[in-house]
Amino acid sequence: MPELPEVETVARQLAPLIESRRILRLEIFDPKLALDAPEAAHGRVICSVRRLGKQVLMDLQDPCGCKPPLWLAVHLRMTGRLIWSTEARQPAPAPPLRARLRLTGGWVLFKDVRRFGTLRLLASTELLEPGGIDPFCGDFSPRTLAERLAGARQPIKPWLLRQDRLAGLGNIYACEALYHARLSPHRPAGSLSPDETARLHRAILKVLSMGIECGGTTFATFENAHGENGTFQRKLAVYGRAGQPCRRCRAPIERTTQQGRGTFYCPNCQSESALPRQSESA
DNA sequence: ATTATATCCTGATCGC
DNA sequence: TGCGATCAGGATATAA
Repeated sequence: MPELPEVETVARQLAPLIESRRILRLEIFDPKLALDAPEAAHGRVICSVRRLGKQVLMDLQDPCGCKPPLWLAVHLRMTGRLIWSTEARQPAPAPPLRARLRLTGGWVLFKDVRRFGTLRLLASTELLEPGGIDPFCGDFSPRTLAERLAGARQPIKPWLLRQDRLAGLGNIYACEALYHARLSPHRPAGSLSPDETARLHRAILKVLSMGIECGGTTFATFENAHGENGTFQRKLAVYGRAGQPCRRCRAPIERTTQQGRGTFYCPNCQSESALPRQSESA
């Protein structure tokens, strides 16, 4: 399930592979993608590939410089993958292939089994982030985190999933961040002390950085631009480890449900009220 | 205003 | 062995 580190991994891999290549054709096979005019991308050059929030963003420039700006924004959602291929003969399009970008010297395949992903051509990137701070691109500090948390009565775990507050965390990294910050997922978001807010800020950057270093988490279906898996799943402290011993205190990890999403946590290390007793360790 | 729930979608897994 | 029910979750629309 691509979250910020998975999307960052894909963008970093794609960038050197496709930057400066020209788009010969953008083929849409799944009508659910509903692009108005995919041919607007034809002839343009991909001059940059980067991540914004959980989306992959490509800057498509007109080589003549006379056409207006155009961006290709891909959101992988649950099962989306962007795969680089140089196979001379591409197979006939069939699910899960939803779209294909034919470039000079290769193809970018958009595969997406569950078809939740989106692919859009945009004249501007302004509307991509609905107000959420990107932990690496935006003004993310203990102070700005505290400002956003203020007044929220929602439990902190579902709060972390809100992309209009913080862009990039999904279910896995939200659970992991709360574990490393030693905070109960049930705590009201607005109830965190300055020290707890600072711990959470630090933990968010830590788990996301670790995820990027590992090339993402492959829990179910994530694959990078080469069709390979990430390795962060080996370092998960709580996610998917219900019943297994906490790596810090050996208490069994618990699983509960918040807003229909699984939440994994250590009931001892992340107790509702207790002050943290042990030092943080990997 | 904030927060909760239903929805989208398909493959993997579960229980009988 | 097979088959229907359930689960998984990012984001949006809708409800409360």
